[in-house]
Amino acid sequence: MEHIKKSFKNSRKKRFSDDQIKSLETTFKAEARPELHLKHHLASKLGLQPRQIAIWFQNKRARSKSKQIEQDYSVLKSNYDNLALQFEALRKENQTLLIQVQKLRKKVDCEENNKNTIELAASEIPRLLLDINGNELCGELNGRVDYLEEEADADVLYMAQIAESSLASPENGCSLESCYFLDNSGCSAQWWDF
DNA sequence: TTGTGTTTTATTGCCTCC
DNA sequence: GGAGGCAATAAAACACAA
Repeated sequence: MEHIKKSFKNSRKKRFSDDQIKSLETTFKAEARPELHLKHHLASKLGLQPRQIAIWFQNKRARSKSKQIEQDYSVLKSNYDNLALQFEALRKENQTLLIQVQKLRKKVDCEENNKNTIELAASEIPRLLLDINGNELCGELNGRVDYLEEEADADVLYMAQIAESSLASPENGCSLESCYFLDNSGCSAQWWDF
């Protein structure tokens, strides 16, 4: 610290005049790193020491650099904020579309289920009607029961496969809860209602 | 007027280049 | 090795609210 005190002991710091600053600023705009001869020229012109001119340009470059960093930061932040807004809007839109897809999928599956049930029941009716023997009717009914049990097993197997694939790749957009076979509340007609 | 924060001038030490 | 640039810092000068 002693050397610093010594440096300032005999020289009071004095701010440059407006004209000096103006001239320095003008030169800086044209040349941020002036040659030695230009520094000497400026020094004699402004009544300053060449060392003072050199220091002024050094400090000016430092100020200019930090100002530029602030501006760059401001631009980057603005860009980031805009992107964040866009991202949030797209995320919400994506969520809405996913919900729509799930509803439509549920509706389609329900209609297919109804169609299959109707076709199955329709194919059973002629044989049941033609069979007027009590025992054979029971045989037909037993066969029907066997068929429905097999179909139920197949459904369970299918559900397991879907659930497995859903868990393996949850990004496919069909969560376990949203899959139709676990939620038939939207399906008004069942095969046993037929 | 005074305390406090900001700006400006100046120094120091380190690094790179010739 | 000397010259010059840069980062970090000191300290004077200045601005301003209370």
